[in-house]
Amino acid sequence: MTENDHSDPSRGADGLFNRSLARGLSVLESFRDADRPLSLAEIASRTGLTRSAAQRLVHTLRKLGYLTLADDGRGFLLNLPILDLTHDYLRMNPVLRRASPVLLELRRQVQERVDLSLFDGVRMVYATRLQSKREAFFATLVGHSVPVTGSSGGWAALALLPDAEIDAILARAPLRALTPRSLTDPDAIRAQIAAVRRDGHALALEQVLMGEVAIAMAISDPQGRPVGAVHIAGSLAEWQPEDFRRRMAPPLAAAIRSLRAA
Amino acid sequence: MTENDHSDPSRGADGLFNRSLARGLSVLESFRDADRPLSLAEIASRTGLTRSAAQRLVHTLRKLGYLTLADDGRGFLLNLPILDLTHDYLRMNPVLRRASPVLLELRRQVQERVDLSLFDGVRMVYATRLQSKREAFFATLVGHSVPVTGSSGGWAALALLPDAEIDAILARAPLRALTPRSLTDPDAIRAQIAAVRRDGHALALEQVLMGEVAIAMAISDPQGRPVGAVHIAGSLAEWQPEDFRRRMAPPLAAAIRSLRAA
DNA sequence: ACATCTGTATTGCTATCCGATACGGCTGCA
DNA sequence: TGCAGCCGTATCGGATAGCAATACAGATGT
Repeated sequence: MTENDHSDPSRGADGLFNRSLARGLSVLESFRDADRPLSLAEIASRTGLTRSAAQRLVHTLRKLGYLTLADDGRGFLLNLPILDLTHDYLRMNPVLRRASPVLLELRRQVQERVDLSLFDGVRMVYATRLQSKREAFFATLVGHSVPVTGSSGGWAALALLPDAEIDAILARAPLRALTPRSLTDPDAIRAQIAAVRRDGHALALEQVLMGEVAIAMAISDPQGRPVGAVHIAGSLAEWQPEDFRRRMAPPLAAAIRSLRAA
Repeated sequence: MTENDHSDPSRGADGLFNRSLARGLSVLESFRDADRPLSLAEIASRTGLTRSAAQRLVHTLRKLGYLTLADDGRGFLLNLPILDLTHDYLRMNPVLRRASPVLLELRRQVQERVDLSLFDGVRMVYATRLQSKREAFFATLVGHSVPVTGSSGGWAALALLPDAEIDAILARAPLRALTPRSLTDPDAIRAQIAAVRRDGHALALEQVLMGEVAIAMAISDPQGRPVGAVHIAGSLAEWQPEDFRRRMAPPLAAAIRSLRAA
């Protein structure tokens, strides 16, 4: 019985894995998509933990500051120290570090909203956001994500991948439509990717937000794999799509070029 | 020996505390102020963990996506899932939720940079940031923090507290100067707080950044305790400080007023 | 070629985490 | 006005899961 038999699967499987830490983080993650403070019972149910485990983990996270009891004493909420991690992540992110001056200069040139998003496999996650009066509260927040399938940056990123990989992503991607015009049909998305390969950039109409036109180019790592995208977004009330493309594509391309040099 | 003696202090002291989780989070926190990827040895040294513990914790965090091996295979870096927590935190933050529409409207009115920061006890932590060409990369990031003692928002927040509490904060606050003009002398800071109480707002000159004038008012909870501040920042190249104050104070006050009503 | 870093892997011991169970307070339905 | 059900909180014996020492392979840079 001291042998490595099935009585200790976790040992053979992954003896380095720390279950308590994983469970604790799953508590933090359980706030995904929550729209109000979560009670212990809700946390337990969302994470699959027992109420006891949730209690102990929440207690610990509270002592460390990551969670707080909501104002009315019912339910818990993520708390400020999260933003310290945010800052450390953003600050050390190699893509952002390189891109930041380029982004500011691009913004100065085009006088429209310039964003950077990071590629995740199936999503584009915004790492820098300009506030915009046209958008809803959530959408203006750092960490907001949109499907690769329905954003200019996503198409630009996908275009760098081999077709087989694109197929795999399209197969498992959520294909959630953010607007009535968001593409969800794989063939339509493949057509956009073909357009990116032809034009060198992606142009998207009302994929993320009605009334918005966006142009994007991908950022890649030295191996040529996509790691993110730079977007410029404008209003259809002010721009004809092709005018927007003609005006924005050159400075965007210049920005991406100088990014590659850096 | 089964008694609750000193051999088990953690039981009597805090039997609910999960040490593994705390240690795991301390690994994430160890990236604070790091300026390059951290090796296992560095993480161990920063956290006070053994190399073994650091290894297991890093392994786990890596499996969960929170850490990643740096590009060159030397050292680890915080990774994208951090931004998911960021988004969940910002999205559910009651202060931000209430303030967001007000911020956008204020921004529309004043056409200058409008930020919101959250009060921490000793720091003001930026929860929304507008990119600004005048500022360095780090300073434009969400999660960036400045001392309460040297920012308009900090003075505005402190002004809501009883003097005894202010003294306590001044005693333990870092008093780090961000510019040559940043106040660090407790009495000078107390004078600014007095000015806030008189004027209803804080006006700061070059406290966070040279060439910048900022005006701020605090946001408080129903008990009247400060939870954050709304800032408007302008350039001294374009504004005389008193002109800035006269122009910005009324719309700022209106914004804060409508926040209290909400 | 050696000293010294990386990150990775194994193992016996036992401290630490586990989860069932119980409690007092508050809400809201009856 | 009471009871049912939720809230967050507290306790405790048992054994699982985390612990730290130790060893290893590869890269770096003397």
